[in-house]
Amino acid sequence: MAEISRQADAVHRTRTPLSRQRVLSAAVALADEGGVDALSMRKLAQELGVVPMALYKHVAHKNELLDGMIDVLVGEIDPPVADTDWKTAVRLRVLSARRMLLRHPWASGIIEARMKARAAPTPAVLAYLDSMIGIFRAGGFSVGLVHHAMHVMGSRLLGFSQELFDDAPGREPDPDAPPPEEMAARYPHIAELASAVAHDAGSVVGSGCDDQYEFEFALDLTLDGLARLLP
Amino acid sequence: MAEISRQADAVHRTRTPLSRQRVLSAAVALADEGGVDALSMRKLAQELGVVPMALYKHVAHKNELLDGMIDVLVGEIDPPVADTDWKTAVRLRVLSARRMLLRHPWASGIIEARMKARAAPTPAVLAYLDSMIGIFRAGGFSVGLVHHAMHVMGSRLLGFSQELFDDAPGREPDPDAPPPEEMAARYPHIAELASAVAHDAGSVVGSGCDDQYEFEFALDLTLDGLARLLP
DNA sequence: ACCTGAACACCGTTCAAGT
DNA sequence: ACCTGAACACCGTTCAAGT
Repeated sequence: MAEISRQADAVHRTRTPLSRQRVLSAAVALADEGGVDALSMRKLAQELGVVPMALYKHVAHKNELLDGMIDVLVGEIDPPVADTDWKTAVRLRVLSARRMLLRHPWASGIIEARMKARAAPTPAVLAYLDSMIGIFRAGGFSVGLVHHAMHVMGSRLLGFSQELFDDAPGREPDPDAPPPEEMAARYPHIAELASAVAHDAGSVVGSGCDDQYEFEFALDLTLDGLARLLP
Repeated sequence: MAEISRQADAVHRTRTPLSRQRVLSAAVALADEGGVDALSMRKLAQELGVVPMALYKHVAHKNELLDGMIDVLVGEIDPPVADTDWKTAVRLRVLSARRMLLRHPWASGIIEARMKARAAPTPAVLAYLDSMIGIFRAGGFSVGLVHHAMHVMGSRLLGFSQELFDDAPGREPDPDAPPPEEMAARYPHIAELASAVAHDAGSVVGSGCDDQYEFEFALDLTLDGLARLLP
């Protein structure tokens, strides 16, 4: 059913000419639908009712497509709120970035992949970082201190949650995983923590973690730590 | 030349029978050499002087290969130091994890990819986390507090530096990047920070960032923040 | 029963042929 | 000059044929 309407869309879109903006929007939509693995030049072209090579008129190669997508996403982050202290301004903006990231769960993957390829930040990311540095500077941070602050915040500035593992529910239990009692014997501290958190959560099924709460907890601990460095 | 000795290795290894351990070691070595992009089932088989399908006797599929590699890497992290306070113990272990990560720069990529695929942590990672939780518990953290602590530490527990972009030197300047003066006009706060850091670094060419210093700065700020939560 | 070559269904991108 | 189909060099994995 989704298949049929997508086909119709593709046929319809054949009329309107391709543009970089339309290519990027379609790429974001495609990744939103099926994850970043579902995003290939060939599938994107099909979605747009166009031959694969036609895309190369608007993006030089796939990496440039990914760059453009990142800029689209960073453009979705709210601008800084004026007339507040630095801590509130940073906090609100980071939480806005996090909402963007939750809307596009695949985004952190391509941003990190880009970073690991040692590519320079995209213009939109540079503008975002520049604005963030500006907030710290206006809040009284020296240049040296804001440098450390940017490193401390790291990818959390863009709303990354930097979990070590995803404990969200909905994971199908591994059929050949050891039984719970054996797990508890082998990893007693994890078991203690997991049972306490599960009990604590009450109605929440599966993982008892409130990811939003934990994110804000870590963010506030970090911001408070930075505030303590101010003269 | 490296090509020739690798070929000789491959021929020699044909004699000794394949084992899961040998497959994993060769995979780690291959990734160390050429990055994770250079690691394919086909190239790995060639390196081992074996037909690609022979690998599937020892790993069910590529994801299981990656899992095995992660366990090899986590096994390289030093065991916890006994007879110290929790903060020192955590600090030393995280710094050991970071040294492992610096030896294998591709490791964070596959660990994060695994996490994003919502796969359960590997046994070695579970054991590592269990041991870390144990250190916090012995240090007087309640179950609830250690839960928050694990979220706050996040992937930094494994030595991840969670930078937003890699400012290391050695990046070839983008030929169609805007000239420095235009960059400075467009991103004034980044320019101010960059010039101050570069001046500060003295002899260091390119990026003036001391990544190790910044990592420890962020780690200590986090640990101090956690210490302040203890009763 | 074990091993393995060919084949399948993809991928990003090049390039030459068609308009 | 523009557009595009076929082709190239890969990839992980299936499967049937060979020993």
